[in-house]
Amino acid sequence: MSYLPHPPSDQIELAAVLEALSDPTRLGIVIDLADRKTEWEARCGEFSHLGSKTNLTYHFAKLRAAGVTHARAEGTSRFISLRREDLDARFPGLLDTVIKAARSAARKREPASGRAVRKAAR
Amino acid sequence: MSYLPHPPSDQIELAAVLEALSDPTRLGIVIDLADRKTEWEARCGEFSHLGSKTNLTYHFAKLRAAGVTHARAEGTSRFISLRREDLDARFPGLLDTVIKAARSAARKREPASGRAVRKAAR
DNA sequence: CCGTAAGTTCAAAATCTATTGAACTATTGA
DNA sequence: TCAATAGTTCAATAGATTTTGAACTTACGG
Repeated sequence: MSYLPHPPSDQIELAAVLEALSDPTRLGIVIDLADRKTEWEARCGEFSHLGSKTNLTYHFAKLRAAGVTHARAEGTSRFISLRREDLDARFPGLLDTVIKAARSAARKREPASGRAVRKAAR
Repeated sequence: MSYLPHPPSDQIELAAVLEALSDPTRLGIVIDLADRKTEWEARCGEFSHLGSKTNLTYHFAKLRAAGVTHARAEGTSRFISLRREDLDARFPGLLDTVIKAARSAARKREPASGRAVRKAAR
């Protein structure tokens, strides 16, 4: 798999996006990214509760290759963000409905105050 | 895989739905179902352009197991329909945005008059 | 320069998914 | 009853995805 390139927004494929979002680890990454309100970038290391470093590299690459996330290198870190505008231009509403669906699903699984509980679990 | 049972609507899992929708054959089935305006059921046999009988049985089972479709037996036929209300209750807007996205993707691939061309290709 | 921290790469293994063909069941119509 | 139709089941295969560990690169601080 080639690692750093991002697909241009008009070449993002629906099936690839859905496949990227259909894995629990990657869905976890995406809703964690979506949960950040003001600043929207995250260091890869902040997702260590979702898997090993090696494995996360793999999942980040899939999300990036599918056009779901953007990655930027700075020093020895990578900063990840959702490609909201690009996705919304190509498939209007899709990312938002998936994020909302994922949040409501998470709420049902963990009835006691989603965000706080997720933080504590790290 | 267990074949006829359908999950109750409150047990439909997001990851399973997205995974079901992330395969081109199954996405094809879903948009074909969505393209029917008045009557909403289809015989399995109407999808033979999308794969072999055996293979379609497999894909129909996946869609059904994920909660995306409903299957009803009548004689030797099965009638398939989308579980629109159930999906919409659980994940509002999701099915519609995916269908719209799939249609716009199909339109870009086949620029000459989507529906007519699809019919002719059978 | 040295050590550490953040991620990547590669190859192997483990696990899933999709596809096929042959044999099967169940229903229908003649 | 017979043959045909519609779809299922099963086992085998091919192929793709996920996961892991060890070795690696690159940047940063002291």
